[in-house]
Amino acid sequence: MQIQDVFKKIVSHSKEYGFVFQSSEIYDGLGAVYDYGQMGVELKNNIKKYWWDSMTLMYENIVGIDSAIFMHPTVWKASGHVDAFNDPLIDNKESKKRYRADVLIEEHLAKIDDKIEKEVEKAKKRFGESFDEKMYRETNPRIMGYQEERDTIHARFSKALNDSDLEGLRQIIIDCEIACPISGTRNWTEVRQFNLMFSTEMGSTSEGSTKVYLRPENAQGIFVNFLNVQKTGRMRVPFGIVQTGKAFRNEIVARQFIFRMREFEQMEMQFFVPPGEELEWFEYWKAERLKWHHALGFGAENYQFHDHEKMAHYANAATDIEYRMPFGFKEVEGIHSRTDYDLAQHEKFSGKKMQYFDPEKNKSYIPYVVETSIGVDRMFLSVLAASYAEEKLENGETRVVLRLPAQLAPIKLAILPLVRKDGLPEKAREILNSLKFEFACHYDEKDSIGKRYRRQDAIGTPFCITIDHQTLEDNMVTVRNRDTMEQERISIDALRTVIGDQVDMKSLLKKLV
RNA sequence: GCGAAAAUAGCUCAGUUGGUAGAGCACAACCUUGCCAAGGUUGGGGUCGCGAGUUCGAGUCUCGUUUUUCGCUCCA
Repeated sequence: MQIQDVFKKIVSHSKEYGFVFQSSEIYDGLGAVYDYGQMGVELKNNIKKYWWDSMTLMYENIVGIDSAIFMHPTVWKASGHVDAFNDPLIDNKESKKRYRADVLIEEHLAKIDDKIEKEVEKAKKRFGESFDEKMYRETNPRIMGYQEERDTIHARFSKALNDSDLEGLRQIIIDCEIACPISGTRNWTEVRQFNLMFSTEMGSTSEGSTKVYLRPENAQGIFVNFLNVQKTGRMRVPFGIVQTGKAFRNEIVARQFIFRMREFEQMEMQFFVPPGEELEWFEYWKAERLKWHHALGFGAENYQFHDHEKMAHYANAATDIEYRMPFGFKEVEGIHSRTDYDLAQHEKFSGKKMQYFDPEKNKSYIPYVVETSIGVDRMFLSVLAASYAEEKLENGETRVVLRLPAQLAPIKLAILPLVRKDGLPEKAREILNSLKFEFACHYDEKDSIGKRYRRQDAIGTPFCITIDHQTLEDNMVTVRNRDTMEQERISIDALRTVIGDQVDMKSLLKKLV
């Protein structure tokens, strides 16, 4: 099977069985935004629970928070996000080169200035010593014309920049007949502001409102709460703060299903360490995080580290954990040694000390930070990709089965009366009512038993139990295993333990020890 | 963003040189049915992504647009 086919099948399987839908589908969808359906939300929640428990339960020095999506605008100045990517860009359709629209206009203005200077130079030569430059500039009609042109353009330019009027910028480029230096043509696209942050207004009146951003990363919510948590939780460095939540990036190109979305969810940890020890901790967390992935049992050969050569402005070491997606090895998690960049920036911009007094070292310092940041949606996609299987059966038919780790499966147990009569449905519902407090159960009495098994296979339900006439006599049911398709008869009373042991999250967490 | 391709029922797809919209699966009801997608009967569901244009007539031709996929580009 072609790899693209596999990816396509995962996408359509996701829709068909209620894992992922395109957002606002009845309105033709919204680019690169997706919704999780009735199965998807359960799987996603289970992935998050696995991660959250693995951090907050397994380490005594890691605690969680849940910070707001809106943050004070200065946070994003301090973090560098506001300035990093805020230019109006325009493309020439012929040469396919991209330019900063403001730079094109500034260059054009400079050219007009050049013309003026040339006129002045010429006049200087002509009139020699007696030349009154100031008078000449103010009276020469040609120079005055240039100056007027320049001032007009400059006024429009400043206004357009102030108003963030992109169409105005483009109109200046067209009116000035600015051509692409490479193709020489004036065939321009729209001017676009490539600000990767979404913004909105806080405050209900236009005069009193402030521009606020939807956070492009969750880390800052942890950094600004660093001292709150450290002091109220009596945390001692080294310690970590974790958080899960939505983040928003206005990606230029957002594609590949839920792999790169404009609204996405992150699971992050910021781990605070003494300066100088960050690279040891960086290695430590690389190993810990890889172990977390391996515990899912998708095969160690499907994971690799990808070290960054080009570091972000805040990092002194960075690597990705990549998973072998149907379209190649792709980043699922990033591990960064962020130095003291963020906390130092916040100290600078807020004027508040961001330091920790270390009783062992008997001194204060700004801690260094090692970050692990995993994309929930990418993780979700990798789990689907790893679990999706089309299996040839002995009778020649194929079955589609999601071999999800039982702890992550949306539905743990399907309860199926063999036939819809003779009191079997009633007995089945009785079992359902005794187990529904502990497991996510499905009850299904429609269609043949084989068909019901396949439906559960398609959503990854690890266990099906079947109630038959015998059950009414001896209180035993048939347990059918999703992966082996083998059946075993056990008593109803034993279900809780037999199944519980395998679907409970702690059985996954124990693999991490 | 540029280039290419695609869009018809919930899913997978067919639809001839332009002439009243189809199949399989799925879904609902009933019957039948003792363990791996069984059978029967009946039923619901589509202004063919959207908008213009050409035409007596457009799912089909033309243009635009939206969404998706692929390649390039971008990714603090």
